[in-house]
Amino acid sequence: MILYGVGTGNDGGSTNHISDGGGRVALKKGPWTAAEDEILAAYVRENGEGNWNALQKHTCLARCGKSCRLRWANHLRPNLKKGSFTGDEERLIIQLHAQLGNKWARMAAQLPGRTDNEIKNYWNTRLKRLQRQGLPLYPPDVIPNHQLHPHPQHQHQQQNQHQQMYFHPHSSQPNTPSSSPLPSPTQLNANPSSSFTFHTTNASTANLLHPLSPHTPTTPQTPSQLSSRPPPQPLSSPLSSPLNNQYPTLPLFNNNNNNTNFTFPRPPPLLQPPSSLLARRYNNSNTPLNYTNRVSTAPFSPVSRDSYTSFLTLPYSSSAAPNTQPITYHTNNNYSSFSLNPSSSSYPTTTSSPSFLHSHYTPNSSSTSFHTNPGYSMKQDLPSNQIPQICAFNNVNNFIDNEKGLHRRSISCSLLEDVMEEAEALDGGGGGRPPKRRQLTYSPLNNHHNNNDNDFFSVTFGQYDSSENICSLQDLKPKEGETLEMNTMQEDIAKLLDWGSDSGEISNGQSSAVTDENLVLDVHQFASLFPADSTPAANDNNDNNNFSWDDLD
DNA sequence: AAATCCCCCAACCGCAGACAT
DNA sequence: CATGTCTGCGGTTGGGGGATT
Repeated sequence: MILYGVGTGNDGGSTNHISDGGGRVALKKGPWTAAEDEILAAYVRENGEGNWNALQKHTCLARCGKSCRLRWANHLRPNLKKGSFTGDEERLIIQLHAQLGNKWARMAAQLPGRTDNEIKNYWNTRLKRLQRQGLPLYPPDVIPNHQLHPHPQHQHQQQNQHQQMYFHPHSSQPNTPSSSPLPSPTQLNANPSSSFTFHTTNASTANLLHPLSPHTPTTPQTPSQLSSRPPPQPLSSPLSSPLNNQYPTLPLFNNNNNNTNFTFPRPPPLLQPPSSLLARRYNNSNTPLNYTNRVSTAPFSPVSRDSYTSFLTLPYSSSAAPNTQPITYHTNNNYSSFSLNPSSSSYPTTTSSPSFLHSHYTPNSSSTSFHTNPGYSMKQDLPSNQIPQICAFNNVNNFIDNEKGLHRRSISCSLLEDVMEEAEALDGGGGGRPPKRRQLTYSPLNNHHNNNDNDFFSVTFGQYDSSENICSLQDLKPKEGETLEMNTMQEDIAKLLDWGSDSGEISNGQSSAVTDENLVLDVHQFASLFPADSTPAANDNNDNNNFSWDDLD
């Protein structure tokens, strides 16, 4: 028990020392006892709420009025709900927070039986969890008011209250939309669901060094618009496991026609990852790729393995039937990024590179990471009025379900290990603590449909909720207006890189370690992660249409 | 099994605004 | 207008307890 004597503390309008007929009463702090609760409850029953300071005078309760009010409001008042928030409540909180921001009391008014403090704690806990996992705070169908109607003064206030987001000085530089095929940071801020789709006409004959062509900038789009769009053509999945067809294939490529669409996700803004990840992620050593530096990006770069998470976990959607549609990632981000992560441990680097890569490549990285707004930095703590991030979960239900996480137990290849790691983080996101261990198994497989010698990676799930976790591919509905259609795969990538160059990004003047050749290698590495689907369903129409990334170079 | 780590949450503090006197 | 009270909010703290070492 802590007793505070005269003059200790200042309770805002009230004090910790209350005059009691000429004397002063030491006010107790700390946890309330049952006896205190009973005194408080009895007083309120008799006198009603309010006038909390008078309570101390009229009872033997040595608590300040503020403490009494808090105790009553948060624990003693009738009709209080106890226990965890229900799914509906969670959804409502997310939606309310999107509308109201950190107006806990107003949010509590919409949640009968719940207190503002409870909601605040829930949100802060959720915030930390999502921050730790690098997940966005809002599902795509929740567009916060302050994003729909940005208020400069409000934003300024938030900045002053240490609520700034990831803005980097560079990001304020104006972009010329016409000069860039992809949205500028400003555009992205107003674009809650941007994605860009590669449109390849003939992947096998594509040339990475194909001259760049103009692209259609992505257009702003609301989640409701997203959800109202018709699903695209089903595509086969190179991520499906030949061994286990029970899991949905990744409809990433369709080789049945010459219009192979696949959409690179624009991953959600990455919050500051846990230090354990930072140490690995930002490992600047030039040692061969291994688990500790497998995905290496520039410090503060929003591009990281999390990109893959957002990108690659989607195909494992439980509800996604095979051959549904291309992955389209709709996000609301302050940046766009595109990453190619090699799974190989040997990766040549040179000092000559296209200028458009300079500002987007991490020289010390063994991977190739490109992002359109490298100037964005990550903030340690997410601001309380978080600028919303919208990820591939197109509605709150999927979003929350995804927060609950999937259970995955084995996977192969380094990139997928990254995916797994993030997935494991998701695994622990829903109430439980994130598991700290994971088990990976490597299952090299022979793809008789594939000409190359790439091993298949088998993805198996020890515990897999096939009913509702993570958004389905059907939920990821692309929109023509927001996709970038390109002629070739290589062109797509090159153009994507070029976009970053045109988007007002700053080159640090360092020589990039990426060359066209390396880019090809990157794509090659990337391709190795997406072997052509050998499942019968994927080859029904054209058995020879397996997409081979090896054909790219 | 014990020590340690880490997460969650009740409770608190400080401040500001609204309102009543 | 000054003062006191109440309320709301952001931020923080510290203990409990589960997970991990």
